[in-house]
Amino acid sequence: MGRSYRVGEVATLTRVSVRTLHHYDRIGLLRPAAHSSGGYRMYGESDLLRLQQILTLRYLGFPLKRIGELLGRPDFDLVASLRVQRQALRERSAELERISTAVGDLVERRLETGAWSWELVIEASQAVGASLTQREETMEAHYTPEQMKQFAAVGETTPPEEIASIEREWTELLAEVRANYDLDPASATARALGDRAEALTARTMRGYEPYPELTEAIGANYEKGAFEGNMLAPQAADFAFLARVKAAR
Amino acid sequence: MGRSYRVGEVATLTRVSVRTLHHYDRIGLLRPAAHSSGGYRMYGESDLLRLQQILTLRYLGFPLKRIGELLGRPDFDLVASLRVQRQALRERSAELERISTAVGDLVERRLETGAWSWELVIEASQAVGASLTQREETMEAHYTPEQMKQFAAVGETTPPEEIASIEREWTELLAEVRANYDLDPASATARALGDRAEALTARTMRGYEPYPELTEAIGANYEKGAFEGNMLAPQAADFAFLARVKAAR
DNA sequence: ATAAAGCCTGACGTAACGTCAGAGTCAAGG
DNA sequence: CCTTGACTCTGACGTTACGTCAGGCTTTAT
Repeated sequence: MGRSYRVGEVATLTRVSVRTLHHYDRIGLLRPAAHSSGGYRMYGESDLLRLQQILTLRYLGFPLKRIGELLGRPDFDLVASLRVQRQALRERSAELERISTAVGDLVERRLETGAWSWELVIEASQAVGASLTQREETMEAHYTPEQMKQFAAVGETTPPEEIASIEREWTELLAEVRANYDLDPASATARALGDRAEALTARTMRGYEPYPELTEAIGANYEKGAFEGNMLAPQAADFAFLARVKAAR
Repeated sequence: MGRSYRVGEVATLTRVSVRTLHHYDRIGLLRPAAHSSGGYRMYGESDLLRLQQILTLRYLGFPLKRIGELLGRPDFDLVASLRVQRQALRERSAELERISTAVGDLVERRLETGAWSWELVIEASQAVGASLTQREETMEAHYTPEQMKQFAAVGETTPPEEIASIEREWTELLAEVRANYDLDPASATARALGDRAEALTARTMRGYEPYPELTEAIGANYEKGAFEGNMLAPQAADFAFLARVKAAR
């Protein structure tokens, strides 16, 4: 029997306003587990978990209405949802990085040439605009029943130590790659790195194999800089190097 | 004399809705440079630049009213503002990364122990909530008149090739550091890496020296994973290694 | 010159809260 | 046990940043 919390406590703990919690209660998104005799809202621990889901999904751009529908679906799986969230947060982070470089390019060009590059201005606006309009569509795709089920299934087929081992090896490999960006792509050392990368990719994908659409989606995300695990994230330059190696046969 | 655009063009170019542009016109945030004889809004290129500012600042959480005030300030400097924006976007990206790992920790724990860790649930919620409530305050700090002036001054004192050189050296150094995480922190090799890192930090900070508050703020951001340039970003593990080296004297 | 496509201006609607106001509830200390 | 200060409740109304028609001009392409 876990402890219970009053609105104010929940509010300070999760840094949302009391009024927001009232609001979520009224629209039926998060009703407290119980009420005191005097009518106070008493939240339980599972309520906190649900609130976490709500807050993260809201942060990712879902309207509250959709969140309610999602959380109410019979096939909703908390663990799968958290996985999707982590994935989406990483994607969003990479997106911000892209916007940031777009803005950076804009200043740089201005400082170099003394004039504004209107193409870069537009590019920067587009980047920020895209991340606001795309987001709903992108997220909806993640939360289709099939995707959820698939994400839920992955963890069960791949043991955690295999995941950890894969992440460690990626980190090591990337460190070596980064120390050798200037290497001749046709050299034996470079080819060896390329081979290791390919083998690791295969191992990484193993758990997802039964689900072709997922494999594809994950491949795309890799190149965009979004990842499942907490590993050192590969960057565009790493892929560029590996691509050069592959091109050099 | 640059070309001019109609609402629809601006809208598709920057991926905002026509209605949004109408709205910005009505509240006086972005009035088109001219009107056609028939009353069509005709936007000029400088309008696009202003729109970029608006969109980025909005993305960063500023209310439109504050944006209007900001852009109207007599000491407003476009280049400085863009620098601040890039910085802020990076910070936001790093924040997302933190939230993502918080969510990741939560799932992981659940899979390991079979039960939910309420502390981690709260932590995850807090992370999300913080990034929504903090944002205004944090950004306001960036946009004080002094900070703006200082950011504007930086680029003028440090030549671009010095910046490029510094970024390249950081990238090289980090690659080596990453290849040696397991090295004895007291070893000569490790100490050499530590020395190089300190020297580079000093060079990095040179341009900011006249402004102590900026130096401090930048130092803090480094550890949080936010950066000025487009370089390979150091990660927590890198700092951990360098800290170990320093601790080993 | 005649559509098709695009643009205009209200008027009204919506989401997700924020802001009081007035009244009731709780838990600790005297 | 009772008081008191901190907390909570429920409307009612306000706010921000647009979205959604509706009815009617403007442009541009053919």
